[in-house]
Amino acid sequence: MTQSGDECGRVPDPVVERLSVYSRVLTVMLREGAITISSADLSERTGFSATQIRRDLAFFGQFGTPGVGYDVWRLHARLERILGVDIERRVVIVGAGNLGTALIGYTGFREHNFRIVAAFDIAPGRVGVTTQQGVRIHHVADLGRIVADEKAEIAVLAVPVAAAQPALDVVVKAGLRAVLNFAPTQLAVPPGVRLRNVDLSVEMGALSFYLGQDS
Amino acid sequence: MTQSGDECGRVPDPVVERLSVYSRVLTVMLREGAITISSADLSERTGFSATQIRRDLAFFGQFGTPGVGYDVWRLHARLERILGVDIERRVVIVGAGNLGTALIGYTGFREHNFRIVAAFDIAPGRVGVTTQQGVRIHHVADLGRIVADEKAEIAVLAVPVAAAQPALDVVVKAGLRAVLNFAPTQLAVPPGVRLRNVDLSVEMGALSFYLGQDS
DNA sequence: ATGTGTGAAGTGCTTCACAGCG
DNA sequence: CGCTGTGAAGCACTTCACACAT
Repeated sequence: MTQSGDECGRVPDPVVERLSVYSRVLTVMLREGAITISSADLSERTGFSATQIRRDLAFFGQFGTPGVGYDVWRLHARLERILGVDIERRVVIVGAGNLGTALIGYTGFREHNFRIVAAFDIAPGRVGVTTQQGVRIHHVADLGRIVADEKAEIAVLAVPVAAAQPALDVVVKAGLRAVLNFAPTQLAVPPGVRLRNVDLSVEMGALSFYLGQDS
Repeated sequence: MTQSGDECGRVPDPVVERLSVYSRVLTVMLREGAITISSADLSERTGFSATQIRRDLAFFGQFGTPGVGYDVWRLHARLERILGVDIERRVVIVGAGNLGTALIGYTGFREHNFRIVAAFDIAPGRVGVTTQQGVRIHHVADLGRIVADEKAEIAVLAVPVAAAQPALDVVVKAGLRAVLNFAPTQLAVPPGVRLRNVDLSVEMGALSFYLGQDS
């Protein structure tokens, strides 16, 4: 059942991830002054096959011109709309240790229209601090109230393994439906909550594995 | 063609990633004093199906006992061997900014037998510094020599987007065959070099997308 | 009885091949 | 002619179902 223009059936995870890449490449091309781009050009810039790119875009209707390609500005705008990054997304960081503070300082968030509105920790030495970037570190006990006040939508978990599940429970109870977890551990989420994991230990393990393969 | 016990045909990427998770769970179970574990138990602890777990392990021969399960110690040792994390892997960090220093301070590396032997940057204020953890920050110009001296095997790229491809070229020229890239950009690698990407911008984009879906 | 290992079936993403439009 | 959009085929990973080992 094709809707007004935003959603068309269930979109495979790999497709969503590639859309993000397309969007990023188009941002660069816009700056370069490109007017149109073919799937073959996009293929060269992303490493994904031209067929795959056309197929991915076809999930959301057809906006290419046969014989010409895609209008860069229009396609970019459309992708940002689909990904929901045309509006500012408000993010909270849970855990203000090594990684948490690095994330707060990461300029890439702003560039992609994500705004860190607050951070949380439980260590007395960290709570109450305001970072260089102007992000206030609150106690996790205040998370529910602040998430509501700040209208945050996404939580990033940068806490130790042992604190990850409790932290997730807190952000879910606060009503957040999208969570990015950096703790290398399996977490249980209630249905309706989207959890994505960035697992450094898995990444390193995989690289280590391949070292032993082709040698 | 089953070899002496390490490799059996091409192993799918998803399998390798799950092996890492199994290994981590088994480490915990060892500490808890568990002797044997069934695929059903592992399933509960990892969220992967019992069938999938058995199938994954079957890639490397059979080491379960019908009616009993797997010997925790033996399976753990076997997985660490397969992943190549039974021996210490030496790692260099390229880029000692926000993220790079957070990675240097990340204790999880040591726990999984990865040792950060050096870091690299080009900013005069950073080069020459030795971090709290005892990691020396060198100039990228010295990367080739130090990688050889330190017998490093894995590079982690924590540099800005614009510096990522040059940085990759440098580490490849230095002979490194496994690279973990944090810069949100597509990189070109010569064949034989394993590149894995941790792309925060893709992760956030995907979460943002799902926010717009189920609401 | 209980739990592994695996052929066979199923599922879902990717690639091919080409009709059709500009 | 060039490039999109897509049915059909291909491929790869996952799940089913069950023989077999203890």
